[in-house]
Amino acid sequence: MKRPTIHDVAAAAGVSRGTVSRVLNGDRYVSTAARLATERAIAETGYVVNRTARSLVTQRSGSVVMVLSEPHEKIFEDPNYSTSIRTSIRRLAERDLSLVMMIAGDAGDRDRVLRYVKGGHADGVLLLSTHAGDPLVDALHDVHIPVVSLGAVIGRENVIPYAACDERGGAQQMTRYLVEQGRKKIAMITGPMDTPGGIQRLEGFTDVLGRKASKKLIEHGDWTRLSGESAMARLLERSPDIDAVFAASDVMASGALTTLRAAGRRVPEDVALGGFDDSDVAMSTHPALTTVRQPLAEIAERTLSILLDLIDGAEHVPSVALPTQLIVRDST
Amino acid sequence: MKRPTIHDVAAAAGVSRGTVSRVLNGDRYVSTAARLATERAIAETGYVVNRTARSLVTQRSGSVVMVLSEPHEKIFEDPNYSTSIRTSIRRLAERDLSLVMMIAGDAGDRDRVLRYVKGGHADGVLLLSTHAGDPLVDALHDVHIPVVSLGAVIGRENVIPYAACDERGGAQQMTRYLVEQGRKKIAMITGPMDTPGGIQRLEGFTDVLGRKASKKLIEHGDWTRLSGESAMARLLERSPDIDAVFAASDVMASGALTTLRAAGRRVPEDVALGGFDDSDVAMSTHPALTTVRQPLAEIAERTLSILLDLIDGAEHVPSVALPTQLIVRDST
DNA sequence: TGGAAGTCTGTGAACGTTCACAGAGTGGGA
DNA sequence: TCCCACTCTGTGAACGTTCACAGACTTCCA
Repeated sequence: MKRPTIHDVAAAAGVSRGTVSRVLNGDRYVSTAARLATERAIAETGYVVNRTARSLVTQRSGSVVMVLSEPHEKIFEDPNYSTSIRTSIRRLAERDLSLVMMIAGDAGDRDRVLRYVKGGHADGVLLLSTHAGDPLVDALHDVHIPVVSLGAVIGRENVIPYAACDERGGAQQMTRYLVEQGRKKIAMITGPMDTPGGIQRLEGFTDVLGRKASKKLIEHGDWTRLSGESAMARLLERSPDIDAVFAASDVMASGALTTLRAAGRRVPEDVALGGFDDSDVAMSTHPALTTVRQPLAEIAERTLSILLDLIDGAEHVPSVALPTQLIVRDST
Repeated sequence: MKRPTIHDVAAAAGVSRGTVSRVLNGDRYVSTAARLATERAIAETGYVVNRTARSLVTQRSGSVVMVLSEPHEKIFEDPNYSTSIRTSIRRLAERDLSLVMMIAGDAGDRDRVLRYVKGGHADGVLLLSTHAGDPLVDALHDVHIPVVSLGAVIGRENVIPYAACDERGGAQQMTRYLVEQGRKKIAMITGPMDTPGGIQRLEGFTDVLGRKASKKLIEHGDWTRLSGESAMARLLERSPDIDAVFAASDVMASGALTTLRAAGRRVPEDVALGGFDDSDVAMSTHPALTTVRQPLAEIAERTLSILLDLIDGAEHVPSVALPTQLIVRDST
């Protein structure tokens, strides 16, 4: 009942262990006769290579670890997660690499990740929604293992390559659009200021508005619905004559919408409302949200391409920022 | 620059390889002196055990694979994914097991999963949103490895243990509630009929309505927003006097809401609308959705408990169905 | 015809652990 | 006092691969 090993295959094929190994790894210098016999023996015995044994000698683990940041578990909204994970699995599988998931929440978690990677159990690391100042980032970088991030790592843009959307440009698109619609008093609800989406979407906003962007019209949220609601309330209280709001995420926009409605403001007649992400909620609110779409699938693809290049030995792979698209619906 | 091995630690501690191994694995029969010296040497050298080498001899992989079903990628809505994955990582990490993600979409994918598991690279399998008739389920079961599913596997309820919410009971709660509210013509939008949520939520619906539940008032969706929209349109066309709709998911309910609004129906005045899941969208629609909450986190917890018990050698672990909770909001 | 270059094969060693075993030392009860 | 049981330690073998090397055989050109 034991699993067949390379020896069993060799015996069945009438060749040596070495030849079977060569066939397995597609090496040159194997006669067709030997190759055929081996392939047949593999099929007959139902042999499947033991990666563990292989890893032990090759010193490559055959897997990549994806590190999920915990504290801001809402940062990457769920659709992003799903897309990123699926894309990662796909791309890695093509190369016979497997994806191991880990969480980096408290110090214990970080320690576990570091031990894992230092133990040589990963050929590369994929960072997801890492927040500014996370000590794990530098620690991983010191291990000299390929590390890439899905979305920039604030403060480490030049050391950890990444793929992301053009956060700043996207925010500019939305802001410019609101201005063009004739809105005069445009407020913004930002994301947390230790995330790229938080910082750069605000930058895009102020880029367009210049000094007209008064600090009074900016409130910070934490990506959650609830934070959108309360940020909107603060804005209304301070400046009741707001006629447009740009929320840094659709989810926060949906929260803002609730507050606006409760305050008797009509959207879009009294107040225009813009979101970001083009996630599912953008379609489920009423009115449907005008928003900025980011090419999630492609971002994930590019992130993986970078990682694979690094694993293949590339020295420096440039980061990429993909263009966003303004999606106009009924809320503006 | 090489990673320290158990030999290096042994040398540094002045003990033998065997003793270090015993310390590492918490075996009995290690003198305190030896233990202390070893622990110190481990700290000094920065040693971390090589799981690959360990796996090779112990024949245990130290990892569990989570299999995501692809075709119905919308089945388990995203919040579920995120919660399940996080909970899984957590629970496994406590036992020093790692989580490997795989996709089971086409035959090639399934083959890869099977090869991986047959190769002895997983100590257990965690199935997510597997649909009825998936050949992988039986194939995995034949490998004689612990397999558990998050949510029942239709047709294999007695062979693959699972944790889920009480789908049927939850649907009964909602239906009964709509009846109590005085609604006379209650329609249902179901999920796909090869998923537990699709089948059992419909069962709960007909349980309560009995013969009053005419087939004319039942339409099938595929969990997506769009399918909710079109199912609602078909229902309205067939029975314009509907005064309540129970959608098997919040997302489909949100689609139904769009259609109702377009048709000039007021919610809840003309038509009451109920959802299922209590996901994020339930709060972002207007009016906010009355829905059935399922205890996602606990479902994930219980699923993992079952898996860990099986890995520990338990023969049969019973499946569990956790109670749901009716959440009344503004749509009814 | 000789030998260099190229093709193909088998074998020993290594990767870093755990496990089983054997042996040494200690203490206590008959 | 002797022996048995218990505690502790070190060592060889094994897990299933890949890699480097050595050797055999073929081909082709000078």
